[in-house]
Amino acid sequence: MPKTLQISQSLRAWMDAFMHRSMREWTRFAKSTGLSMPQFSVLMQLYHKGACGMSEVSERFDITPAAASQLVEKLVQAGYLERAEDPSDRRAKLLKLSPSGVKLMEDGIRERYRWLDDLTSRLSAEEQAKVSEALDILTQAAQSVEA
Amino acid sequence: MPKTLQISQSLRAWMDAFMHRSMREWTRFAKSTGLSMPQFSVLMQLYHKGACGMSEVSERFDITPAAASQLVEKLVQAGYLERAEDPSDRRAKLLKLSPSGVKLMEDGIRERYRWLDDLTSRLSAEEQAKVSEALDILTQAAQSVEA
DNA sequence: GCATAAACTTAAGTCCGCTTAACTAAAAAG
DNA sequence: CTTTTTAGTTAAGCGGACTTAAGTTTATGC
Repeated sequence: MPKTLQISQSLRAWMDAFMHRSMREWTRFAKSTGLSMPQFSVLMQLYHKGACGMSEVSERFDITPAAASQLVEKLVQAGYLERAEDPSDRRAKLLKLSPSGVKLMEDGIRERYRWLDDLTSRLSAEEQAKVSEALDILTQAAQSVEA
Repeated sequence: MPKTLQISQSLRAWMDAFMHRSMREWTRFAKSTGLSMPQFSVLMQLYHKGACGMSEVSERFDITPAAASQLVEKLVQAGYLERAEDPSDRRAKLLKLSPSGVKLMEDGIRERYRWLDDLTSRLSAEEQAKVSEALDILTQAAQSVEA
């Protein structure tokens, strides 16, 4: 089997196993919080990319400003988000996670990572070293693709 | 840095990069088809796990039989699904993808995999071998966790 | 064979996410 | 200073995804 085909298949096999599991966890947790998927995604994004304005939410999720405003409103009501006036531009708002929003995200991430730890615990020290090296190669390649 | 911590971090870094990208592609494609996420998920599941009955859909997605029935109805109307009577139990239905449903899924998968090929093309032959081996280790470990 | 259970459907009603359209307020441009 | 652009909100309305409740048809248990 040629190498480019082999790695392609390895990647796809891993991707299938991994995506399945990961998505299940993700939706399960989102559901358990009582939040909808779009609401959950907004929080997740705020967690990873930090505070931003309303228009950024609208752009990143490809929805109208009106939709973004309504989505955010619900998260503010639920206490997960703080919506403050941007001091440098009084038209704009600054959206950031409230403490309880941060906690929610961290709980979710912890749950999502739990089975990864399960995974690694089944590997020998030698396997762990190999895997770790390989994943770092991949992550770096992914970054260079993105750029 | 201890090894168990190192591999943990490598996994998480890769997972973050990968999930982000993968989810983006996934929702983008689903949107381009005009299907909602739940509709798309049902098709995807039928593609991977093969034909099944209504009750299996209901269980796998954790929705009521009524909801499953309505979801499926729309996909039948759209021509992506065939709903036939189960010969061995005339109460039950057999759900399977239509040819156009299969095509849709395969197009989606092809798009989703395109950037993976981009990724691998940036790796040297040596790196490809390492990565391939590591992913196979991981995939196998994932299967043993699942069992 | 008759009662019960199972597989699915239909109808009514709720909530959510989204859109368009009309609006307010502040900044930028001229 | 006035006009225009930008950021966001509000309201009305649509369609989707659920739910519960009620009904149909077929299989199963006794």
